Amino acid sequence: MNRIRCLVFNAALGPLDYRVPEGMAVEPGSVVVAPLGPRQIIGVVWEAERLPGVDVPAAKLRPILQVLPVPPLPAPLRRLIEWCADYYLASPASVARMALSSNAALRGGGTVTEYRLTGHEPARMTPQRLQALDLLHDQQGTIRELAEIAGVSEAVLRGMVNGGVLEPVLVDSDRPYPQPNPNHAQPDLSDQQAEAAAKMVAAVKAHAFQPFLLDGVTGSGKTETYFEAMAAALEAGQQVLVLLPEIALTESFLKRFEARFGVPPVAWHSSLKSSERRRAWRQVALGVAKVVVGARSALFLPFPDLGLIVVDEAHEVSFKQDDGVRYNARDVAVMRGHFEKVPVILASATPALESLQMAESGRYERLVLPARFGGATLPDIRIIDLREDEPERGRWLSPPLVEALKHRLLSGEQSLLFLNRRGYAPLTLCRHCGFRFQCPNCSAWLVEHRLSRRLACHHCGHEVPPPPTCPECGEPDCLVACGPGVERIADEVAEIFPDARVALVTSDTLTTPAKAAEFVEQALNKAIDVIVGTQLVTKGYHFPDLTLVGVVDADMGLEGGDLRAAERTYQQIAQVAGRAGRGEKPGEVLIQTRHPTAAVIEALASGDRDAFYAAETEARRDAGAPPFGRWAAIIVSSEDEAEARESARAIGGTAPRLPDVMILGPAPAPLSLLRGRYRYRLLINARRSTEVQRVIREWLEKLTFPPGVRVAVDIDPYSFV
DNA sequence: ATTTTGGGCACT
DNA sequence: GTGCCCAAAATT
Repeated sequence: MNRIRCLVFNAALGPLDYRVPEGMAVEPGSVVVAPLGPRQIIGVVWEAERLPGVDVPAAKLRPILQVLPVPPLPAPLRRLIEWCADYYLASPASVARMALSSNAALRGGGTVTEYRLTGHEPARMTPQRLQALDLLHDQQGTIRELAEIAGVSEAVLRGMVNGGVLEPVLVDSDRPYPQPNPNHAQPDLSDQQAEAAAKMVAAVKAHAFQPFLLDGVTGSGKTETYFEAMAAALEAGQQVLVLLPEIALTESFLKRFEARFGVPPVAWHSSLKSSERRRAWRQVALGVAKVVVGARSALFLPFPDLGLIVVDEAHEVSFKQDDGVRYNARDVAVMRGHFEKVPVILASATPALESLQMAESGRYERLVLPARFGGATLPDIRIIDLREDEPERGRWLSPPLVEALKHRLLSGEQSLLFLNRRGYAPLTLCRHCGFRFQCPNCSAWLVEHRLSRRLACHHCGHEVPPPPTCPECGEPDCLVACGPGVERIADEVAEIFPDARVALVTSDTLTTPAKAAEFVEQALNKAIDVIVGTQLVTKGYHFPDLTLVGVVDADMGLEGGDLRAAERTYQQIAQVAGRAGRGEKPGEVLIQTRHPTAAVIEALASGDRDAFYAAETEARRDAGAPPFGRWAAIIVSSEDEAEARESARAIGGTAPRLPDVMILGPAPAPLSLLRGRYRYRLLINARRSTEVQRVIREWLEKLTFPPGVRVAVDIDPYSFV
């Protein structure tokens, strides 16, 4: 009987069985179109014995309609999908969907029609057309994409196509990428780099699962070192996946890659246009795209012949996905390496404690790069106690930091001020009645953005222009900004040093690769004296004349009682400190804090990384936190507050009583209102050996919830805030 | 998620 | 009987 089981891409449905018509060839991994009621649905053929299904009589089976012209998902990827579904308590279909994230790619090759400006003026000018002409310079994309960029309707653009203002361009979605050449440029490695590279190269040649922790300070040349392992995979004709946090996926990384391998890598990230996405997906699936550099979603691309996985900046918290399937790309990358039987390199200057622990227990091989490459020395780190060196009222830069900035301006060197907070001020209130601006959809203050003249919620995107009068008491001109954001720090620098050239670097100002490139060029040409930025500036930039880094508020990350707060603060500050003194001149780092005796701050000041990790390890052990114990969260949400609360209580009421498993809550989740949904949370803490997933699965499957209530499980949660 | 089905009810 | 609304069931 030619019966097959399919994962169908519908959130509410389990695997379904179908019949294969005569003459149609399907195998596990085939991507098919199947009938579902009156509709058609995309699915993936799966090994029936690996998926629980309901026995349906053969007479009821309907035939598969079509096999889509893409290679079947490879077996190792199918095993990874099963593992993720099991580990993160998600449906296999929802995980599989991440592997087919480009729907258009499934329909086979062919062309996409994109449009670009011809340079002709429209016969009749309208405000919308003017706006489109203004914003679409050097842009090319589908009508839908261009409408998004220009902020006009698709109808406006269609009118411009008819008027000859926009012209169609046919883009072939199957044109192959140029092949990287492993011998394009010979690397110049130090002995330590060469030694580490040799071990990774040997592992690539062995084509066996082997995790590495490539541990080296910023500037020690980790990238050049793992490039050698990549070259080895390319020599063998295999593919390579490099995962980077989205913010580190910069032009500068692509340039370094191109300098070593002759051509740019294939990039995979959320803002790819549909034609680019389609081309990348298909070329990966066909084995033609050799090196993919991507954000976490690249992890599920259908490589047929993977030889190596690299996770750079592997400690980054942004590898943890916090909606949909809540997976940790760093951990899933290791599992993919396991199923693909290839080495996995986790590279970081400040590894996550979990990764260090794996290295210490011998499950990962640790490779250490101690020295700064090219003779540059580590910066000198000084702590400024804000309780002694207090900034002036309404200011955030302390006298010693201002003094240090002044020296750099006089000597023509550059400075970087780091504050991980976008906008002008995190809170706006009325000085007359005390009213505070809050998001209507989230339990969060609205952040003032002075550049865009908006009050914005950073969680849901809600925005309003600042009103002239207080919405509560009606008093005019009574609104005051509380606390600093980077915009405010930039203003402060401009007030103190009116002649300084200040650059503001946040995701609000570097909105396009072109703007990022312009910033880098200006900084390198010394057209900038002071850079004020969020964590966007902590990654990947290399400015030889940058000799001062000021951390405006080292305590910010420590508030909130997050499990990883200390570790994250350490990583962030160590990372930004690494921006100082990367050239000939030594660097200096000034850290402003009100808690100079906190373990993190002392470790940063003394440069004693091991002492910090040792203290943090003990704290985690005491808290039963990873890697010694396990945490999981159950998040119940609904647009109806009472319904969310009652459902959470119902879950709490049936909590299993088990030794070594502690269940906390339910309690309102830290963001108790998020995007219009009320949230309650239960926390589960268990010993390392406990099968938390099985406990939670058996616990929740007995319960049913009203429609509109969503129950999400977060295994190994990152966000405790 | 989306579509179909079926029961209850008012109205003809 | 018919139309309409809503909840429940089915989708292979």
